[in-house]
Amino acid sequence: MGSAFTIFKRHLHSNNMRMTHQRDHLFHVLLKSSHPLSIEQLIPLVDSHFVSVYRNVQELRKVGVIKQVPLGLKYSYELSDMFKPHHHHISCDGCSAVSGIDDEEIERLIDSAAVRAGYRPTGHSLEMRGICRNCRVTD
Amino acid sequence: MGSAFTIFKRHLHSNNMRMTHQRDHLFHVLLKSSHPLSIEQLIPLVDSHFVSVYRNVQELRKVGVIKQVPLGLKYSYELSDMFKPHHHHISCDGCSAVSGIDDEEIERLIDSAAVRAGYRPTGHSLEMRGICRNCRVTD
DNA sequence: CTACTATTGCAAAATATTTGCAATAGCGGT
DNA sequence: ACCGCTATTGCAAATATTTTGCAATAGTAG
Repeated sequence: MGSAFTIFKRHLHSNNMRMTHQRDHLFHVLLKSSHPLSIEQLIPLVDSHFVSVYRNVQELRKVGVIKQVPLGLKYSYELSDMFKPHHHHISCDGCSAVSGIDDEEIERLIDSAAVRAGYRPTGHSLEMRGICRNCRVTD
Repeated sequence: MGSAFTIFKRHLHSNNMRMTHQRDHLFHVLLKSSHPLSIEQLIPLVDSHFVSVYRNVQELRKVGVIKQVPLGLKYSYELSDMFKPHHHHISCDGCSAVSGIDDEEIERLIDSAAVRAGYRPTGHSLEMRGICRNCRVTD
């Protein structure tokens, strides 16, 4: 049936792309990660040449498997909504810990604001920053 | 009184930074621009060495004059809320035109989501994508 | 006008990303 | 299981982007 990995394979196939060891690995690293990873973080984690990491992130982005999100100072990458439910992140200014945020109402409101501006919404990215509980006490 | 430029000068002064021709120019380019600009776009617009553009964007960011926003594939820069009212952008997938979005309720909701997640909110960035009216008809 | 020092431009270093290409390895068809 | 086709890989090298060291310059306070 439709496990994330099966969907991934189907997706590659229908785009005339091959399932290589390297892509398999990249996919699973992203699948297991609780937060988006930058290219820099990805390179040592994924067992393939750094050039292939660049290339695969690009290719998989083109076919909608991977999505780019602005996290902190760097862009990072995570699996698209096809594999992980749509959500956003908040990162702590103190310790840079990242948590996921999932709020339906925000989604609705963002889309309706787009419509009011005269656009048919196709997507958005939202990054939040704050001070987490721990850093608040410690400060 | 408090024109944007006056505030800027005061801000530099209180941070022991000098008002140079280059910073003046950078500030005005950003002030006049209707949308955020990437370093790459800024370099030919601002009349100073590209190294100084990098340095000044950095420095002014540190003291809160300039803010980094994720626009499309690249990070771009605009004046902070101190100079331009807080707002977000939507860019068209077709023609990449950019419009400003200003919606109080979204702001409130984003902050309250942060609080619910256990953070004291310090900021956020929201980028939206869509198809504008023109591109819809033309398609 | 002077003295102090932040800032600039330049050259060069350090990083990050992309490209060309021969070797390899998926994958479909037998 | 093997064969042939070609997408993908690793490597080397090209490009592009960003940072750093430093001497010269130019703001600014007095």
